[in-house]
Amino acid sequence: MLRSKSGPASQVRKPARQSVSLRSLAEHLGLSQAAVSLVINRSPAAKSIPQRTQDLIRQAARELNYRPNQLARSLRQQRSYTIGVVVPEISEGYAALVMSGIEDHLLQEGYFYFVVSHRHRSELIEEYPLLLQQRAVEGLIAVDTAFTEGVQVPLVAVSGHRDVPGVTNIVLNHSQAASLAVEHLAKLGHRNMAFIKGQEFSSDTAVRWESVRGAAEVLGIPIKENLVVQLEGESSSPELGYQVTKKLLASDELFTGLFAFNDISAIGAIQALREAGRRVPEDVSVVGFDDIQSAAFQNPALTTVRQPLREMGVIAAETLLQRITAPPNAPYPKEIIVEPSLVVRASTASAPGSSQVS
Amino acid sequence: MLRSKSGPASQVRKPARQSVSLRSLAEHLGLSQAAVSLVINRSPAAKSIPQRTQDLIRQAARELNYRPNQLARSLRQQRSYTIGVVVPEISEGYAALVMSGIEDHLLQEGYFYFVVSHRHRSELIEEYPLLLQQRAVEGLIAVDTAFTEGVQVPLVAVSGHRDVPGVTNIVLNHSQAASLAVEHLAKLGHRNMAFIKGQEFSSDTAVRWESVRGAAEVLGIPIKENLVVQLEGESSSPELGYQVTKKLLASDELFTGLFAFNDISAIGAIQALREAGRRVPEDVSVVGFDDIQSAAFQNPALTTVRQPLREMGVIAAETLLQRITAPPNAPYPKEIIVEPSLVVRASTASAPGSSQVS
DNA sequence: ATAGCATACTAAACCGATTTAGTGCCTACA
DNA sequence: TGTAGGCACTAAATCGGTTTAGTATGCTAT
Repeated sequence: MLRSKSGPASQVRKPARQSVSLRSLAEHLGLSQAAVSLVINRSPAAKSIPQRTQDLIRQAARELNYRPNQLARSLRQQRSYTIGVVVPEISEGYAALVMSGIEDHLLQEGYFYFVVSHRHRSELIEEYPLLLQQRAVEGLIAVDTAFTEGVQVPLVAVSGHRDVPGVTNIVLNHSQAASLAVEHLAKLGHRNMAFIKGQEFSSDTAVRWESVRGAAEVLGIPIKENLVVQLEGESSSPELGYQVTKKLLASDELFTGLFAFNDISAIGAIQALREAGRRVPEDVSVVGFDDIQSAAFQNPALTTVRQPLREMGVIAAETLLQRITAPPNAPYPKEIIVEPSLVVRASTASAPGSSQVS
Repeated sequence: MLRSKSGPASQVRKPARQSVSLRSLAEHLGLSQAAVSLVINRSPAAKSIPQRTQDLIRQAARELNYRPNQLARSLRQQRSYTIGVVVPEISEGYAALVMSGIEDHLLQEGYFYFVVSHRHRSELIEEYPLLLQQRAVEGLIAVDTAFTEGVQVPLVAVSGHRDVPGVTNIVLNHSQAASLAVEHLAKLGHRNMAFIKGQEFSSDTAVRWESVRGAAEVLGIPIKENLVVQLEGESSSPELGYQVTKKLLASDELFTGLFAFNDISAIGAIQALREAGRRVPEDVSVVGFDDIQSAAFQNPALTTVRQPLREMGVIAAETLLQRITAPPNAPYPKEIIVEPSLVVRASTASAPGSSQVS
């Protein structure tokens, strides 16, 4: 029984797996696939093909709406023009802003990217780089995530890694960041400062805390043991900051300034302070960190140390693409430092009873 | 001049394009690629291969750390296990939450996804679906984005499309949403309500406004022309809501309740009200829409109509995968309706001078 | 007359898998 | 003794492109 290859139009049943392939286009033109491919890709090898033929080919491609299959192309060329981005959680302001920067640059350069979020589950942190590499990504960007091994492609880390060979770290100038905040509070006359440290698992926690101690020492600000608390738990809600601030308030130690690990916890802290009858900024000044979108929308608007997150994303993407296109053994930057800035809004003011201005 | 293919180990220069391929693994085992492939994929055709050989194959695969190249696999199988997600802007709370839901389900099912954001630029809205299909995505999810044509794969739209054949719409029950808000305000004794409509380009604007009118009519609440304003501009900052609320305040018409198009504009509105000396919620009650993360972090915490964004993402992903695996001509849902809920927080209270309680 | 060269292409290998159709060999049964 | 069937595999086609090495033709220069 013969099945006609092209039945009556009314019964066509082929699933049109690929509308137009190079093969069908070449057949349509009565040329070889090679010729068509060379012309379409404007390969230098096409120089011997006369303009007239080239025009014909390009016109046919346009008319039939030919679009080369990237899978096939990637396989042959060993270039996927794809990278992988690993974040702790997409719906968090921090990662979202970095990703926005990454995307900007990547798509502009013709790359696409896969995103995966691990939510701090270590088996996923292990597995994802491998899965991404199976999908032939040409490089990885890790946001606030430390890989231990198994990465064979260029890797750029946005605040997360330290000293792993093969990794380019995009890091904030932490000591500058700490100075900005502590100095700002000090200049406003605050001498009794409380601090909220980050969670143990956060890669920024240790460095930042060291920087804060350093900055405080330089300015002659004492750090009192019972005015230092640490966030706990993996969620990213203000609740965490709220809890630890309650602890701060429970201690008898007085404070008029508070430097939080991030904006989210600062928001929770303000809530706790207010509930305890302490006004912000009249009684207590609060400084956040990151400058996420909603920092500006708070009431009072949050004074915070701004990380240029979007820009960090752009830099990460740029650096990664450079490393991808560079020869395999070319040197690469181990660290790129970006500068924080202080965004003064309404959550900080002169210390009570202080005559300091500025 | 001969270039030796495998020089001295100290000078090996091959870029190790693929650590272990099926070919090298098969050679190592002294078997054919076919045999190895069948065993590794647990294909039913491998039933005639004795257990001993299978064990050998699997062990070698593990030892050599063999991981099949997905590009090659996808090409052959015509299944990429990849989908495309198109959003207006990644760093926005709305899209980020939907994506978080999408990701949850997709990765669990072994799919990866590409994200692209178009920022309302129409040439990108046209181009991205095509580029994604070139990359062999098996389906698309459009968040708050309407495609006109050129989509040949299953498409699920999260709040954005209407009545396009081939599209499954995930939509909010808008009339219920409007009722929840208007009824809440009415029960608190508000009769003079102001409204902020969405931007012209937002796909939800028209339906929602119709629903609001309907709800108001049912409750006998008059809608006054000069208490209705419309957001303008493409940014997604509270500034937009701030501006139009200024306009509202400039009119002489009195109002004690305000229903904003989304949380972001509600936040801006509160700012404007406060600057004009109107307290929230004592003088004016404000209801937002969406329940983005920072809605709860506001001061006062925002009363809002919650869209189950994360869940909508999950449903979108589920529906899309079902459509992908269903036979080509199978029926599919044209619309899936999700229910909003009212989240009462601190930005709404009884109308001034009203004895109503709730 | 013929080598040399440019022109206009094409054949075929290749990327790294999957998958179908066989191919020998051995055993069991008629 | 012939053959049917099971076992243990393999050869080769295929997915849809890219790319290298050729080939056939015509023209020019010697």
